[in-house]
Amino acid sequence: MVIDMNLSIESPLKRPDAPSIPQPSLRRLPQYHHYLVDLEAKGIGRVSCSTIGRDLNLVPIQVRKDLQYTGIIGKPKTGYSVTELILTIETFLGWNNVNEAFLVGAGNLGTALLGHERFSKFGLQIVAAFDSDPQKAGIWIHNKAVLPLDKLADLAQRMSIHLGIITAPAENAQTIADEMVKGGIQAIWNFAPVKLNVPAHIIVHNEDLYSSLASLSWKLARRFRVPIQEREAV
Amino acid sequence: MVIDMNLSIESPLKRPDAPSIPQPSLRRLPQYHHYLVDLEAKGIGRVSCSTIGRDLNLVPIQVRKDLQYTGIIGKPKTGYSVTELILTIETFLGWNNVNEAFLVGAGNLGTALLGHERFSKFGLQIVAAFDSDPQKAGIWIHNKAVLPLDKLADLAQRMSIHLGIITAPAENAQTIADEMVKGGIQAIWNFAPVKLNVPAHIIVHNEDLYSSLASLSWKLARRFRVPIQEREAV
DNA sequence: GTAGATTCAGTATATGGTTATCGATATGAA
DNA sequence: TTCATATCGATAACCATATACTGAATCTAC
Repeated sequence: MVIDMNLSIESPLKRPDAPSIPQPSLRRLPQYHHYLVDLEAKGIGRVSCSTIGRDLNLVPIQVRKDLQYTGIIGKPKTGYSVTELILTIETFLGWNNVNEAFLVGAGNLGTALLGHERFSKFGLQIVAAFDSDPQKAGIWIHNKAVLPLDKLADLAQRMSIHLGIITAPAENAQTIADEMVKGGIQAIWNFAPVKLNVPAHIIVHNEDLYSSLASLSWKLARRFRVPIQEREAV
Repeated sequence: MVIDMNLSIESPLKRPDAPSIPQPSLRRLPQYHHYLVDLEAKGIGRVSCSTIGRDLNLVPIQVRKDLQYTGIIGKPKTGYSVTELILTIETFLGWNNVNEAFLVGAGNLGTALLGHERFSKFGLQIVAAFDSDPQKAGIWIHNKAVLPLDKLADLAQRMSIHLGIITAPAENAQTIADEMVKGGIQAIWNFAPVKLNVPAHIIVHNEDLYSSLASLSWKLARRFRVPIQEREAV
């Protein structure tokens, strides 16, 4: 029943598994995590929502609400144990278990992701890259082999890979997604700016830079269009 | 008064200019745009919300609502003119006017963005890159010069650059943001996973891959943790 | 030319997420 | 030991967005 749940682009028709945590809260958790790791490094043992809120520019209530979703239990007056909280968030997000992934599209963006070692801290391990361009097959990028696309399905199946990352151009994205599904991949992190057509049980997460750019450029355009401070419905 | 409005991470304290369009709608517009350009290429002249909805997996009502924000006027029974709609969206998003931008952090991700020619179609023109590593200063990436960071503020001012892109590691992000502000940059597209501290009038847009990854890995973890179909509050 | 179907526009309702309130509990100081 | 204060946890109010509804406009077919 779980399907694409891209926060902003999702069709409301097919409501996915009512998540037990709001998407925005979910997306704030890594921010807390990052902050808490810093705290721990500084040797700080306990922290309260108010402190977190002050440092991260969030209202304490929201912080508390977000953390509650993870199941952490705090103590009045003292807050939460930093170490325990970090662990709770990691467990909640599944960062403790490694997710092995295949990446398809060894272009600029794909290369960037392949070289991003930090992902391993968050349970993401890209084990191989693929490309439909035969020219690219055989080369190595950041110590990962680039294989021809037609090997994907078979390999995914044999290696029990559950996660696929698409960093290919929009035109190829659907074909790639089909291959991934054929290989038994359960979740797709899609950087191509298209809506993928996949069976309902596949989790699709769209990472659309153009969405963000749209939002940003609208604000910027507006800034120069209307006098500061003015705001009225179009 | 407009400030960071990152859809999901924003502090609720400082409510930005009540946008005359909901963020989610704003983020869906590029999707429509992409679709419409395809249609136009196929020679299709008019399109209705129902058709768009069917093709993009959205309910027609939502499509209509989103398009209304752009100010487009449709005709009952026939829908909208494709060409006019494309133009309306582009104008609304400010994609007609070029936004010149500076990018800081010539690492993997920075290189990827520098090489992404498509941005120019959406009004984004990255004119130069910067890096705090002196080793990188002087090299060229995808036909763009990489300059030392300390040149940024002055250049931004003299060239009237309004947009800055941060693709540097989290540790350096704040310093870079400070430089950008000093140079008169109005909006920052921040790919570093930290909350930037900038004056209220600066537009900050956070593009946090870890947020997305969190969301994705939570769903995946959940998939294997709870039997399919089960869904209950934590 | 008229009837019927389709779609747009504007208004109303429902849902989900955020913010505020309240009581309970632990800590630290008197 | 007792009191004041900070903080948690739960519930409730509120707000933004998504969805539904109604009426008017336009096209097509007869």
